[in-house]
Amino acid sequence: MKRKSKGLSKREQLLNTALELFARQGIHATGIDTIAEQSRVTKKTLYAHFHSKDELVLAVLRHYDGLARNEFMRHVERRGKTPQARLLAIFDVAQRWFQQNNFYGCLFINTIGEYSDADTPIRQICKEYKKLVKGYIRELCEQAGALDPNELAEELALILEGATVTAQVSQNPKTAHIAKRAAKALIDKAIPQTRSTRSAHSQ
Amino acid sequence: MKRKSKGLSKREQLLNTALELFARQGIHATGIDTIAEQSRVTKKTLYAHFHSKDELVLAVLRHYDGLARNEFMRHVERRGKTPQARLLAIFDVAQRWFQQNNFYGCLFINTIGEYSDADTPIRQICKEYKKLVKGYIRELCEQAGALDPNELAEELALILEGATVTAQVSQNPKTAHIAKRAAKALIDKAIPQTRSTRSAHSQ
DNA sequence: TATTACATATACAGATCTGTATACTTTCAA
DNA sequence: TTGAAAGTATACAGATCTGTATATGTAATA
Repeated sequence: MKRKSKGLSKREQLLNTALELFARQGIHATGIDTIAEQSRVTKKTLYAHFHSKDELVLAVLRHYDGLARNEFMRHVERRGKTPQARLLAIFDVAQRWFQQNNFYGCLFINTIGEYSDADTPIRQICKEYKKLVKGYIRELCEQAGALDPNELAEELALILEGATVTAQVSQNPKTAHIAKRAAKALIDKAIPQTRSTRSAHSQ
Repeated sequence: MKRKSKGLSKREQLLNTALELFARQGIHATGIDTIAEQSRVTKKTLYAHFHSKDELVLAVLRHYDGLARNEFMRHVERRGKTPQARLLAIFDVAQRWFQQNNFYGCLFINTIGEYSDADTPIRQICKEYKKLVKGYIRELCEQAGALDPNELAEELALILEGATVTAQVSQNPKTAHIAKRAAKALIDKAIPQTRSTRSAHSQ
């Protein structure tokens, strides 16, 4: 056992601190010293775990990738019981996210804004994350019986993205509401209606 | 006359260079020295025009704000002749933007990712820009006869945002196509149909 | 108990960053 | 032609950044 108090290894402490700081301040604006101090760890230890800042950045992104996707899907699945309900629940989950006081937009989006080089692995992780989220949405669309699941998933993923960015800029969580409204319209249009949804689809 | 070759004042040269570098690399990653060198201007001259980096950043954002909004509206109005056509033309204009080789996403979004402080003037400029764009879209929605112009404008602005971010991440301009498709569905739903649009709105 | 792995404290090298200072040159208008 | 405005070239101050080095302390294991 090499755990200390709070049950967090040095490595996890560093990842959490770095995640918090990167998300709030951006990556270039966050120094290694600050991360080490705030993690109550020396720079030596930090560099023992991560050989460079770039490596730390990559580790943080991968760490957050798992964390975020997992939690996102978990909440969606708890909040909606049918696939179609889950597609809408996405935006309720988003709203709760936007309301958190440590919401600074999507880390991956913000990171890509700082790294425009097309072939940096940092970009690829961000790209991959978005792809996986869209894949999850597409699964839900398939299960919900959408005529063209991929098309609907593309649209919904795009709306989620727009809601996130708009919430970040406006600092107004009601953005999620707008997104949900738009999503509902598109879902109703894309899924052959049984009695499941109560939308104003005359006839 | 204090113009030099190419008809650009030192100030304009600096603003253009800084804009290009900020957009490509991000703000924190771009040094004053680089901006000065690339503008073929000494640091002394730079600081004679802008008293600090923050001031330069603000000037660049304001400069780009005018430039971008103006060009955006100009293209939309040239490409679409009726208000409703213009609402769709937004996404054609966006597509052309995404295809440019110096497209690095929305400068304002990227900038907000680097400045999370709620009350920094930098944030306010970004926020204001988005508000003005949405205002323009709302005007078009009103002219197009939308039942609830504000609601439709919120949705379309959100979709545009989502398309921009998604194009930035995926580096695939077809995102604009997805956005246009979603927008069309929402527009058709929000505007009482005359014979103007040829959508598959059975009866 | 001795070893090994991991951590600390602290200092430093070398680069880069923002911003200023000094001294010289060009431009143009009164 | 003279004088002010604006620009150049260059150096530097002081802070901060990434990354390394040295020497010491601690905790569990063999």
